[in-house]
Order: sequence, then structure tokens, then C-alpha cells
Amino acid sequence: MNLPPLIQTFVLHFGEMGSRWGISRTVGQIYALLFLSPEPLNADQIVQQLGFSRSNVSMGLKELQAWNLVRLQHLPDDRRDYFTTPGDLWEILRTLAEERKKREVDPTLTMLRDVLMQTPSTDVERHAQARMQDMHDLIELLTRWYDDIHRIEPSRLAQLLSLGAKVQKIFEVKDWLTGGGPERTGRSVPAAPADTGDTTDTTR
Amino acid sequence: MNLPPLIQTFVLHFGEMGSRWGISRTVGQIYALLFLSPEPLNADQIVQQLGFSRSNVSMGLKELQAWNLVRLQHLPDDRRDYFTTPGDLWEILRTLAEERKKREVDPTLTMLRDVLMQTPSTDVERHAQARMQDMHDLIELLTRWYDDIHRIEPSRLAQLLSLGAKVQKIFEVKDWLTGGGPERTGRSVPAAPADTGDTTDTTR
DNA sequence: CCGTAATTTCAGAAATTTGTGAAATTATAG
DNA sequence: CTATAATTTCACAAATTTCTGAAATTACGG
Repeated sequence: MNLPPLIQTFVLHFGEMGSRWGISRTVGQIYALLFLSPEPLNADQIVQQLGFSRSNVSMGLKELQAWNLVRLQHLPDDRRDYFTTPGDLWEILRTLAEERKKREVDPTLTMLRDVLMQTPSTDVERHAQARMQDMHDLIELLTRWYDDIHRIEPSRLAQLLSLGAKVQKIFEVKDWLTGGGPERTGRSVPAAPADTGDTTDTTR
Repeated sequence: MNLPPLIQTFVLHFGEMGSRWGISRTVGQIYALLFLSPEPLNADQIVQQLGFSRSNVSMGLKELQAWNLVRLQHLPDDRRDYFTTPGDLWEILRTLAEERKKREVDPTLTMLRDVLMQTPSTDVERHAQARMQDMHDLIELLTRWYDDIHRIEPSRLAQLLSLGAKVQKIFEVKDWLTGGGPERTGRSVPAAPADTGDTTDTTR
């Protein structure tokens, strides 16, 4: 491997991290390299920079394509395949979430629904099903939230995220408007809407 | 392995899933079994039900304890160690997020900060650093959000989550209050606060 | 203390995953 | 078409991870 130290650190780190996730060290490093590269790279350039075998790089690129994490493109007068990662990090994040959901969450949800259909014959099974029902409901709540949220455009989403726990105040507005006292907060008089307006000033 | 079919399906599924995450098949299965069990289990009971070696189960339990996913307890007049998973799924979710953050996100953030301190000497390095800065900022935004949100109590968090993309309306309230027109929505007149009150009625 | 039950450690076996080179396939320029 | 460049496939080698049984350690009742 022959890389500027700064880049090498990043690439090696992602190699290690890759193993913690489902992907191999090679795939992690290839991705990291592409992520940092100012321009598209072809397989031989990756081989040259990371020192893996040509076939390994080919496999790795195939896997990254299966994950939709990498884009294939062609340069004029060059028939080799060149690869890049999207420039927009939010897009990368969305892809990552999407793919992990597809591979981990959806199958689990299917399996849970399947098992929840069956009729338990013992108390132990009944208890197990109750646990699975809880898990199912939580996962469904989270995925519904995700499906809803992931379409919000990045800049607004960033705004929303930096709001953090302050979004809770939305309930205070609601309580205030509906005349019902707050049920869970310690405050006896909830903040007025004007207060909520303040909370949206989130440029830290 | 000698389990009710319904439980076996779940246990096997978590074994497979375990491999996709950082944990081994054994650890995944042990966790799944504990999760479904109506009462605490000791190591020998796990051996008996899953058919792994005693030492393997010992290792597995140790790893689950390192992840804080499992609680050790003792039964009266019995000196063996018994294990359970928390009954509250929100707590489990929080632990999971916490531990993954500790193992995956924090080290990455550290590494990024480290590399961002260094002075680039080429254009390629300069570009790489810009990319890393973007990644750093995104991760920091997300973890800040997480740190903020994870302290909200489950019932309120569930309420918030089922709000989904509707939380966006909070900005319309703000725009409305500050007199500024909406910049991004198609609506020329944003919803009034009363409208926002409606959106909190989220019991689907 | 002693004896025994419970758990842990650890070296190596077994299984799985990852990586390679040679051969096959595909694509394209001439 | 043919020649060659580019990529992919695949059988096997290498490396890593997982699992086991035997031995060591720890914990505790008597």
C-alpha cells in the first residue's frame, strides 16, 4: 500500500470498521479510497494503491455495487470502468440506511410476522410470542418513522436534527392549545407558542 | 437443539443475524433464547437447549455482558449464575445504540479529528480532508441529536416517532410566528398553530 | 481449611471467510 | 472476424474466527 499517510489512516480505519459491519476489510478499504478520491478510479488504480489482487478488487467493487454505495461511470476514449461515491453525504447515509434495512430489518419483520401467526401450545410459547409481538411493534414503529423521515430534504432534516430534544416542545404547544394541562412535564404552565418559536433558532 | 418450533425459528434467525452484526452465531442464539425465556436461565440450561459446549456458552455470556445486553442475577439457595434480558424493549434499544456508538462511531470520530489536525501537503490530501470534514460534521450532527434524544422517556419518544415527518410543521409554526413566508414548502400560507395541534393526534 | 460445584481459560481443532492466480468470458477497436 | 484489453469466475490457498474439551481457577458450604 502506497498512500499519503493521512489517507492511509482513514483507509485502514475503514478496513477495520468494515469487518465489524457485514463487509470485508478489502471492501471497506476500497470504499474508503473511493470516498476520498477527487476523481473516479478504475480497478487497476485501486490495485496499485491498495495492493490487493486484481480479482479481489473486482469482487469488492461488485459488492459495493450491490450495496449501491458506488457509481460506475466511463471516461471518454477509455473503456475501463471507473468508480465514484456520491458527493452528497446525505445521499450516502440514506443508501446505507436503506440497504441495512433491506438486509437486516425487513427479514426480521417477516420472520416475526410469520411466527406470530402460529398458535402457541404452551405457556412458554405464549410468553415467547408476547415478547416477539413487542419486538415487532417496536421495529414497526421505528421503520414507519424512518420511511416517513427519510424523504425530508437534507437541509431541513439537518435543521430538524439540530433541534434535538427540543422538538418535545411541540407537545407543550398542543397541550397549551387544547387547554389540557401537561401530563408528563414538571412544568405546570407549558411554554407559549412564542417560546416554541425560539426553539427553532437552532444555528449553533 | 431441542426447542418449540416457534422459538427455534426465532433463535435460528437471530443466530444468522448475529453474524451480520459483530457478534457470532452462538452469541446471537444465546441472546435470542434469553430474550424469549419467561425466566432467568443458567449456563447449563442454555447448553441443554442450544447444544453448544459449556465453554462456548460461558464465552457467549461473557460477551453479552460486555455488551450490557444481559443481566446477571442469583436465585435463592442456588449458587449458579442466572441471566435475563431487560423486560423493557426501549431499554434494550438504548443499550444497543449506546454500545454500537461506543464501538463504531466514537473511534471513527476520534480518528477523523486526529487526521483533520494534520496539515495536507498536496491537493489530493486537501481534497481528502475536505471529505473527512464533511463526514465528521455529519456524524457529529447525528450523535448530538442522539445524545439529546436518547434521554426522552419511551412513551413520549414513541409519541414523537409516530409523528413522523409531521414534525416538520414545527417550522411552519415558526415561519408563521416570525412573519416570514415559508421558504421551502409549496404552501403560501403556512398552517396556523391550531393546525399543528391536530398533527399531534397521532394514534393511528 | 477441605471438598465440590460452578465458571473461566486456553491451546488447538473445526469451520468459515477472505484473498489469489489462472482460466474463462465479455467487450471493443481495428 | 480477429486480436487484445478489461473484467469476471472459480478452485483452491491463506487467514481469521468460532468452537471444544481438558485443565485451571474461583466461590462457597460445611
